[in-house]
Parts: sequence; C-alpha cells; structure tokens
Amino acid sequence: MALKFHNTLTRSLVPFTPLTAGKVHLYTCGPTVYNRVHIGNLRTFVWEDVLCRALRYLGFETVQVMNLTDIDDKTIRGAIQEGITLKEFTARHVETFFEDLATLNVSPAAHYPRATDHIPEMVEIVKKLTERGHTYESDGSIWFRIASFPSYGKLARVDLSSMQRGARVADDEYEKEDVRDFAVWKGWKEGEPESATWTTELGKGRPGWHLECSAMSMKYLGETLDIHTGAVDNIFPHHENEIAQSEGATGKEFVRYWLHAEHLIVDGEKMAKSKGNFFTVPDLLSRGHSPRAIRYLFLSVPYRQKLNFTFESLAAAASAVARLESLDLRLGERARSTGASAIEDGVEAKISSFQNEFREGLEDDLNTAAALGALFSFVREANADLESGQLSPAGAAAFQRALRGADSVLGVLPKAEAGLLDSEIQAKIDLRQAARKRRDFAAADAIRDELAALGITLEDTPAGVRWRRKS
RNA sequence: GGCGACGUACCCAAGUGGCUAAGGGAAGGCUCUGCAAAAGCCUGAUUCGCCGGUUCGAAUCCGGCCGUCGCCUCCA
Repeated sequence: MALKFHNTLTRSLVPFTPLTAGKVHLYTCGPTVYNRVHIGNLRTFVWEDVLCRALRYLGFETVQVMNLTDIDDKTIRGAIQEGITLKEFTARHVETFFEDLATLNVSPAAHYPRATDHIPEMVEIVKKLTERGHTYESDGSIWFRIASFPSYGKLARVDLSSMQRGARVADDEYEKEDVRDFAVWKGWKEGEPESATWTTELGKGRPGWHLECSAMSMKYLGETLDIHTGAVDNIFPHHENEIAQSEGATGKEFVRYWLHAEHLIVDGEKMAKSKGNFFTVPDLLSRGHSPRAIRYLFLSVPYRQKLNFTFESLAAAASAVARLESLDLRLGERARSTGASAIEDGVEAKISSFQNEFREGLEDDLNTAAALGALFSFVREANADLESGQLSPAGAAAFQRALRGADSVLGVLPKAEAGLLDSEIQAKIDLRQAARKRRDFAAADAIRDELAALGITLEDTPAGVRWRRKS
C-alpha cells in the first residue's frame, strides 16, 4: 500500500507524491496570537506534528512552515484594550503558544514566520494582483475582485449563484462591488494604533487577513506547495481566499493537497467559554492530567473525525500511555541483562508484521487509530515474550527499537531517561528493602507511601525494585 | 433555508460487500505478590440508531425515518 491522503479539493482519497521526490513542502496553518490557544487548537497542531513525523517515518524529508498571524482585528483590539503596542501584545501569546507546543511534545517546524515581518512580501502580492486585474480600490482599501477569478469556490464548493452582485451588506461599512470580495489591503481607519499601521506603496494601512499565508508560504516553500493544512473552519473563507490570491498572483497551482482536521468538541458540544467547557493546556495540567495523555487522546481519533474530549477518555488515554511506558521500561531492563546475544527468529517476524501494520495505518490517510491498534497487538506479544522469560537481551533490544521507532511518530513515551538515579530515592528504596527483609511491612509501606507522595512509583519485580516518576 | 459530517459493546474507536466485527479503557475471574504495582491468561457486541430495498451474501451499497453535531466572511 502507498501513502494516501484525503484531499479537500477533490473530497477523495488520493495517492500522495510530492513535487520533488522524497521531499515534502508543507504549510500548516498556525495561530492568530491574540489569546492562549485552547485544546481544540492544539488538536490540530498536534495532528500537524504527527503528519510531519509520519512523513519522516515513511522516508520523506519535510520542510514545515507554520505562520504566526500577529496582525488582524483581534490582535489590534487586544493591544488597544491593554494599552500596549501590537508587538508587545502578540509577543505574550507567541510565548505561551510555544510553551504549549513544547508541553505536548510537538517537534518544531522549520520556520515560524510572523505576518508583521513580511509586509513587503504581502505588498508585492497585492501589486501583482493589481497588474493582473484582480483588485480594485474602494474606501481607501484594496479588494480582491472575485469575479476576476473564475475558479473561485473550488475548494469550499461554495455556490456562486447565491452571491448577489452589487449588493451592500447592511452591517458592512465598506463599499464593495460584490459581497464576497475581500480586502487584501485595509486602509487606515481612525483609532487604529500606530503599532499596527504601515505606510507602503499601497498607502497607509495594514494587510488583509489571508494575505500573510499566501506571502509566507510561497516565500519559504515556493509558489506551489505540496501540502497545506488547517482545521475545517479554515476551508472557507480563509483557504479559499488564499487560493484566489496566490493563484491570481502567480498563475500557478498554489497547493496540491489540502488536508483539513475536524474540530474537537467537549462532552458532545462545541467548546465555548460561556459553556464552561473551554480548556487550555495549563487548565488540564493544574487538574493533574499528563501532557502525554492529552497527546495520546488526540491521536486515538483519526484527524477527520470530530474528537469528543471527555475526562473519561483522558483517563483512558493515561492508562494506555502507562502501558506503553511500562513495556518500554521492562524491555530496557531485559535488554541490559545478560544472556544469549542472538535475536531469536520469532522476534524479527513479530516486529516486521507489526511495522507493516503500523505503516499501513499511517499510509491510510494518517489513520492513527488503526496504527495504535497495531501497536497494542505488538505490545501484547512483547509482554507475553517478556513474561515467558525466554526473551533474549538482544530480542528485547530489538523490540524496544521497534517500540521507540513507532513512538518517533506518536511522541507519547517519556523523553530520554531522566539522567542519573537520584541517590536519595535509591537510599529510600534500600531502606525499604531492608525493612521488607525483616518483614517490617508497616515501615516498608510507609516509605513507599512517602515516595508516592513525591510522585515516585515503586514496583517490586523479580529483577528488583523498579521506580519511575509520575509524568 | 443552503451545504456537510456522524450514529459500531459501559466509554473511546478500527473496519467501506464475504475468514470467528481490530485495538484501547473500564469491569469481573484466575496466575504472580507480604500487600501493592506491573504483567499474562480468561470472560464480554449472533451484532453494527430504526425501517425497508438491492445482493447468493451488507456494519459496509440504495431509499426513508429518528438522533447528534458542524459550516454558511476573520472561530483551529
């Protein structure tokens, strides 16, 4: 089986081949930095991370670009409200955004361009659009004339006949030729702060929404991208308008594969601050939930399905992650023990059948649920071999490599070993072992409880005491 | 109103015409254990929202109904 993706452009599953063999250029729509991102946003960002990791696992090189939209109505409003400059306002939210990505173990993209650093590039696009007759001026702003772009609507499949030419929308302060025309350059208006205003060949004002994505994606990835992603709400108007602007300016196909993630909902409802079901990563961490469980929960539902976030499923995810972590620990122990050095035949067969199934899951439009199914069948087999006592250290090491290979896509195992054994912890463990030896179980349990309170879990195993930190 | 998605066990979820309907979690039993923890084994949908239809055969295709949800200009 070969890699396939669901392309929003055709609404069908299609084989994927990048423009340049072996190398994928992808643009993953990033945040507008006006608040702390919520778990719904992060579902999309984690999916985009897994997409990139999966592409690399499948042997592609990736160049990922994620924009930071730091100029729009919401960021301006926020800056005005707080009485600070636009840059000061957005810098805060950029910072917490990267914090949340790091918490959820998202691998960094190659570039995180900011809209405000690319004003000249945006101006260039507007000029090109104007040369090609795609724009007009009205009320000091420059608009994209949809009537000049016949294939407008091809992504969102909007019905153009519902457009009313020459209509003026009651609550719209601009005079447009067509209600669906959109601004590529917004003329300065009374009250807009200096920090959010640029004086360019186009006049005094600021770029329209959508334009930053066209400018920055093409700057870093070329005029035709392999993949462009976002959540479903971006299909219209954002991505539709990006196509119009970009293709209008270059005359070339803008994006070959459009991928869109479904939304996350909470308890079956759209997340909303007013409903009290609105969560951020710090919210969940303060309730004692693990970032790795959050990440696992996101992966357990394929990206084109709505993900119903509940605390029950978050707890289930935590258990599943703990099981993976436990296997990794046990395999590591066995791998370091002494014994036969050759890998037994059965081990290789189990690994390759697991890897095939895992890969097939990923290749099937990033079906992470199917991939996880394959992983846990493998977990069962590895545990059974471990339990039998027959698994060689080399076999255990091979199993562990396979497990960690899969985790290079999933990213739910703990980061590399936490350095040296904490000598204090080891001293407590030794004390407890002494107490157990003299059958003073009350003292032994007291020590275990004491460590548990510090987030250290002990497990007595035939091979000795195993301990780990609660993540 | 227009467009679209979804409805599989207690919860999450794979599965898109044909082997015994993946996998995870929770639950119960057993093994191991001082007790825990971890791990293993076993148990668990004659059934895929409901009703019809097509077919030798459908969770999978078609029609209707019921239910849930989303988008329709700045929400990922």
